[in-house]
Amino acid sequence: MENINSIIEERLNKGVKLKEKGVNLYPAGYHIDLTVDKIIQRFEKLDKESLEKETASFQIAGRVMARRDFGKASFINIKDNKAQIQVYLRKDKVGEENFQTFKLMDIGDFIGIKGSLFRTRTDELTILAEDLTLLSKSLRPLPEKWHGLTDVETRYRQRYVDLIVNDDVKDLFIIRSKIIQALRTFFIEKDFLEVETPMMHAIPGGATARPFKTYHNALSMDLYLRVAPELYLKRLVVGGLEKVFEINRNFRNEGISIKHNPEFTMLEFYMAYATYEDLMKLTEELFSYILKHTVNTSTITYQGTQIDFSTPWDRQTLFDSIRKMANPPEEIFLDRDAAYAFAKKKDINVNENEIHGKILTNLFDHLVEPHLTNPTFITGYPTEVSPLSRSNDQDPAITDRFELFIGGREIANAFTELNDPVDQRQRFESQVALREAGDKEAQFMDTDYLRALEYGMPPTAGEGIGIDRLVMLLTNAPSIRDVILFPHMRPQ
RNA sequence: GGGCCGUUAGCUCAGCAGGUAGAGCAGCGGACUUUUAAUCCGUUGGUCGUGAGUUCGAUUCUCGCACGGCCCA
Repeated sequence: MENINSIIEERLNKGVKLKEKGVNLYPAGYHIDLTVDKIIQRFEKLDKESLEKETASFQIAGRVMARRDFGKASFINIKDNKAQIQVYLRKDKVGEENFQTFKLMDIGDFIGIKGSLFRTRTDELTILAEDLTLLSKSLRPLPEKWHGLTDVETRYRQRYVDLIVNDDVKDLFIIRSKIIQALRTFFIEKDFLEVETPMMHAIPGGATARPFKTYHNALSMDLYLRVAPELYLKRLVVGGLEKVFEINRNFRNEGISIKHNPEFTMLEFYMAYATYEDLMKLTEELFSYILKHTVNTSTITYQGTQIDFSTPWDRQTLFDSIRKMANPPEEIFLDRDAAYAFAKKKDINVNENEIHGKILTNLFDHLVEPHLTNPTFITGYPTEVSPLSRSNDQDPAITDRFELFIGGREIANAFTELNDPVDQRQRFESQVALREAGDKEAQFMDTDYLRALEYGMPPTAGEGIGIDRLVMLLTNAPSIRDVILFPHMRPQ
């Protein structure tokens, strides 16, 4: 601590000296004629001679990233939003006053430069400064210039420093933004309406997950941060908004891991008159669209594994996928105790009083999911683990539902919505019974949602896509923390 | 929640079979008007994550705790 203070002290002293010279350390604004990337774009192709004819001077601004001082001259690298360029400062060109000011500046400071372009002996496109302005004094040293910042803890806690020095991090978040933009455009072009539904719920619903609890003082009531927007989006479908989507945060009060952050971004969309089978096609189309508008390829490599997005994607029922990977006795699909015994045999940890459907999905999670590398739709989820899905007409024990797996991870969950209010009430009742039996993830009875269904919801299909995991895939990020700007951390 | 690993200068890292620490970059002073990891000379900077134990003596060994990473639940 002593040392960082001495560095800050040194810089504060320079600030005092600058002020004595009449320099404002934090002036308001600066007129920029061109951004660095525009300069490079426009002048990169010009050689030494053509550049010499370009006498126009302009103003640029950015952060000083490096400096190489000579007695009466200096080279600095300036970085702005998108690019970096070298600036050559000569005492005889900028004048005595400016050069003194410059001498009191540090790496990390923001600077405005007025100058014109030339090429150095080594042919590097460089700005010859005529004038300079201190735009913001930096008091803390940046990480070292060639190893940069690698400590993951500091990178997550001080993302601003990470972004300053690690260009690949900035690039990743630019891709993230493009992915979300592409999703939005895709749905808007298909005539979906983007909506915002409550983040604070009196009754948390729409997913089997534990919620965060908060308290509203004026109303003297508990509120929960939403675990999913599902029940509100479907209320909108009841209201006649037949195609809606929302891209926003969900909050789940669960463990933190390489694939879980307490708050994460989810896309949910609902489409009246569609079925889950329609959504499989739509999902393939959606991914093609995103790939085309971001990474522009149909095959990606994620953590060393090739993933081929070529359509149509593989479709398997949950039961068939377990049959294929684990070759279990057939009774496990019919008999809860047989499934439990099989799970034990396979060393899979299941609660003693776990319901049949949950045991089967546990089996799937361990035996099948990690192997689903290329995009795969898994269908036929048991009704008892799908409290909001329409049950299948041929086999009411399963639902009209799929989950999408890519790279061994769940990416999307979709189903034909349960719009029968009588059936939905019974499903809620089963959930409440599970909750009373100790299942903290079981869902709550939501009578207003039932009331909405009682007014009539058209046949509808809906889907949720985990945006963070999608971004991980497309940016080859090993951890969800790499794709969230400010991931959750314990206080230091 | 469990297991393994890590935490040393602003950053990236050495080191210590136990005798209170080094390098490079950054910083500071000096030389230097086409460098780009500029160069050359000199130099400052550390409660070695934290608390306890063992010891004449702990950054080093032991245990607890905190934070982080990976794996498992």
